[in-house]
Formats: sequence, structure tokens, C-alpha cells
Amino acid sequence: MPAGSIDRRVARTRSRLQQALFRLTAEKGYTAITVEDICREADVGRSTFYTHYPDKDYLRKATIDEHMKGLQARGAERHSQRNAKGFSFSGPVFEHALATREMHRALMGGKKREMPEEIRGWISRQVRHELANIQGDEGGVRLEIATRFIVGAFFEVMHWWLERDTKLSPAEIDQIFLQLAFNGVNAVIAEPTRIE
Amino acid sequence: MPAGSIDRRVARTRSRLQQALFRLTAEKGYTAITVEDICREADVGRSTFYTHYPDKDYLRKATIDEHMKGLQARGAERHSQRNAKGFSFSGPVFEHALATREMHRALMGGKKREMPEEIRGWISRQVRHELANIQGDEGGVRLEIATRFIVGAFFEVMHWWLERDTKLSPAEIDQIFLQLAFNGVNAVIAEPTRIE
DNA sequence: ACTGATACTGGACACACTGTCCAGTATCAT
DNA sequence: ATGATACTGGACAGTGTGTCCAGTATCAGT
Repeated sequence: MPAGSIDRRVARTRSRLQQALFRLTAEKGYTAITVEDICREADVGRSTFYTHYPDKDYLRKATIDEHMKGLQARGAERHSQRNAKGFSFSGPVFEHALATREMHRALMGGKKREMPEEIRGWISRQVRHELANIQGDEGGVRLEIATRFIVGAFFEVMHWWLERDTKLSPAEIDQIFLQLAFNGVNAVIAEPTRIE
Repeated sequence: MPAGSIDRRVARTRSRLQQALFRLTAEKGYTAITVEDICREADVGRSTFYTHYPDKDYLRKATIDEHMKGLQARGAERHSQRNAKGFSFSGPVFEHALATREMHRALMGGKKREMPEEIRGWISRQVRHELANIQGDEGGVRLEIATRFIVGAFFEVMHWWLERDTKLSPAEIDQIFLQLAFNGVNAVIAEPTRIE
């Protein structure tokens, strides 16, 4: 048994559990899901679940990590086409969010905001990195504050956008977001309504 | 029995429960608390709890509503001293947050972000109102987006500020926040570090 | 195809928390 | 003093968690 490789059965079971979690999260939201729900959906014994993950949260973390690999791959090419002004992350994320909209609705929507910390952390790193590029690598307090500012604003805007039956395209919402981020509220609010 | 007035015993019990919730939330965070915990801390029978509130969430809502009345009172006077540029809400909220810091830490901090929707809604109304004043009452989509943008940014910045052993005063963090909000990232990041 | 290792299964278990109910007791307002 | 109302503690069923185990299926290597 080669140390690194994984038993087919293990891969199969984990994949089933992760997909079940994904489906159920989109359907009813993370907190409302029980381990039993997941196992029923995945058609896996409940005791089996615990041989793979100590609890629901670990499964979520594993699922997200897996999911992020896909996004990370496309991240490499994106990195080259950095525009002069603006974040490179926001546009693609808006698009990706729209594509997996049901997921995001269930994840952030309704009464609970349950956006997992893994995703927030991922976005944070993107933002900090891009901001650091703008000012040269100083890494001071203001950079940190600005990062937090942008990340919080971004999630809130995205949340609103997904919640609505949106008429704005990813490109449009992205443009407004970037305008707010870089030029501030004054630039967006004071002007007459003119999107493009 | 006059319809409007409240039995002493009722007032006493509710007050105890709310204060117990407040203390426990500051201590271990909202989700970790059980109804039994609250009753033990409040020295109230568990069955009594359910004659007043259907569950933990309702108690929280009631507690917050009560708490907000105090803030609302000071809100009236604050309303008059609106500065030419900037939000009138942010400074006082930063101060209030610092005063009840342990509470906020437990509420928003650690692994879970459990800032209750009531507070978020309250801040949102403030922001929307103040932004509407700036642009005249148009109430378009851009106003809504800007509101969300600011609210998200505000909570994230406040969260960061409270989490740290902060060296920044409420006035200082407020100033940076306002600068980011009104003039955008460029104005804050690009310049050399100069706070006052 | 055989075999030892490993993974899956279903069921039982103790535990923790929830929400309901009720009879007994304390406290209220008048 | 008294009738109304609130509190109490304990019992109850229900649901979800996490652990354990003996039996069964599937794996990889020879």
C-alpha cells in the first residue's frame, strides 16, 4: 500500500459526502443540516461519516478546500491580466457567485450569514495582496484597515446582489463596486444615475 | 389589572434573563449558550423561561430591542450635530463598541460572526438615511448598493479594531473609516502614513 | 483466485439539549 | 383575605451527537 495514494472506497465515500453537503447547503442552508441528513443524501452509513470527519464543520472545511482548488487553478491565468485600476479578483468572483447562486443564497442568505471563514480568508488574501501592490509593500495598519474595509464591503454588496432578482450583470455590479472602493461614496452617490 | 402595566414578577424575571444572556454572551459567545445556562445564571426555573420566550433567539431579540432604546435616546441629540462630511453614526458607535468591548468580541469574534440582524438593520437604516441626505432623496439602486457597501465595510473594520489590542482611539479609527468611505482606497493607501 | 488488510454497515449506547406539561407553592393587586 | 397570576421543579418525549462493535463487503498484492 503506497503511503500517498487513497483507497478507492475512501475517495468514493468522501466525494459522496461532500457532494451531499453541497446539495443540501444549497437547499436548506448549512446550519439546518444534520449529519444524518448528509448521510441519507450521500447514501453512506452514519458511523462511516465519523471515520472520515470528526464533525460537520470539518466536512465543510474539506469540501471548501477541494472546491477552492478549481478556483485557484483559474486564478493563475487571471493573475497576469491585472488591470491598471481595480481588483482582479472581484469580477471573476461575481461571475462565479452568479453561477453557483443557489449555493451562495443558502450560504449567506436568509436570517443567518454563514459565509465560511475559509472563503473570507481567501478573499482577504487577494485584497491585501492587490492593495499592497498599489502602495508598494509597506504592510502598515492602514493597509490592514483598508483590506478589512474592502472585504466587508465586497461580501455585503455581493450578498445583496445575489439576494435580489438581479437585473445587474456581474460586470455592472463589479463596476459600481470598484468605483465605490477606489473613489468613495461621493463619486457614486452624488453623480446622476449613469451606469455605463 | 390595568392592561398595559406589567406584573413586578414578570419584569423581574425578564430582566434577570436578559442580563444573564448579556453576561454569558460576553463570556462564551451566543451560540455556545444553552437555555439551561441562561436559567442557571439568572437563577430562574427553566420552565419559567418558556413562559416568557419561545426560545433563545427571541430572548436575544428582546434583549437587543431593550438595549437599543438607550442608544436611540442619545441618538436624538446626536442627530442635530451632523457634520458636513462624514456619518454621524460611526463615531458614537465606535465609542459604544469600545465601551462594551467584551460583548462585541464574543458577539462577532472568534470563529463565528454572530452579529444579530437587529443591530445590522439598525445601522443600515442610519446609513441609508444619511446617504439619502447627501444626494437628495432619490432612492435608486446605487443608493442601496452604497448603503450595503458602507454597512459591510463598517462592521468588518469595527470587528478588526475590537479584535486587536487596539492602539487606535475611536476618533482615529473613525477618521480612517470615513476617509475610506468618502474618498476611497486610493486616498488612504497611496498617501504616506499620516493619521492626524 | 487467495489472503490479509482495510473500509463500510447497521444497530445499540450514553449523553446533551430542547420544548411541553402539570401539580404544588409563592407572590401579586385589590 | 382572596382570587388571579407567576414561579418552581421534575418528568416526559423528541431529536441530534459522537462512540463502539461485530458482521460484511471491497480493496491491493501475490
